Amino acid sequence: MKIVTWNINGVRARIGNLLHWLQEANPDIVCLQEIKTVDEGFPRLEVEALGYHVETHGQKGFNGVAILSKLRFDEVNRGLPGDASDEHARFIEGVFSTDRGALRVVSLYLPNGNPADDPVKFPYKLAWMERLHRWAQERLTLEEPLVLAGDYNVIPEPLDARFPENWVNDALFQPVTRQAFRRLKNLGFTEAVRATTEAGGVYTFWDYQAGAWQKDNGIRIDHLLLSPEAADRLSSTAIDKHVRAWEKPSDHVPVAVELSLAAA
DNA sequence: ATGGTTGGTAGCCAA
Repeated sequence: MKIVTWNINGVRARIGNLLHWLQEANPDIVCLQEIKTVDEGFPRLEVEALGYHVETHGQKGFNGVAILSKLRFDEVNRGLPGDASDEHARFIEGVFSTDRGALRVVSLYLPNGNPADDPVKFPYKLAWMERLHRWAQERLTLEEPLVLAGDYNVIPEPLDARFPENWVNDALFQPVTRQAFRRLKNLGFTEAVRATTEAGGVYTFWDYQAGAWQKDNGIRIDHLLLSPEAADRLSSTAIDKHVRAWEKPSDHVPVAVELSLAAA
């Protein structure tokens, strides 16, 4: 079972890349972020034609997440609980049947939070992380395979940036941001790429600006957190870096895990 | 220190 997360930065602008990549990578479940469209604007027919079920949590103009799956959805939940006034579309959960029972997969787009001294944006990021922490704590009691995949907008450690000194004033690398991510992990999750890759120099995002891609000035901010029951089945991870060199690329690339699970 | 680019939208905002 191949599960992939990809911040696609506008699914309508990226539909050609998405279809090409789906055929090349042949994933079972895809978590997309920043689809930047309402549900009705998602290019659903083209994706369904490749054999995928599509569930979205869209929003006009920005944010928006989706899950594409070859497996039928048994259940779909939209929105992160804990703040009824939060209208950002950043969270969708799908439940699937496998040979090991239920599999839960979340596509999440954690708030960016910049600028880090903003009185609204940064506290919103930290509050969202606290809500995610509470939600994850509750889900872990189910003792099921669970994959929390998405754009976390968190650089976990200095080795996750080519030039960490450039990020010390950024919301993605604040000590309190990194601590919140660590606390989430410490509930019992395995961060899949870090668990399978000791080395630094592994990135998932390169800014469009200032030739960041050409200089390999990247950061690793797209992560998959695995519950113990999912981590038990982890066989490999991969980052589809070559997609960043395509025409009209997203600034993020797909990040994949292979789990020893089969559709039921 | 600043500026650099892209998507969505029709202003600039978000990143």
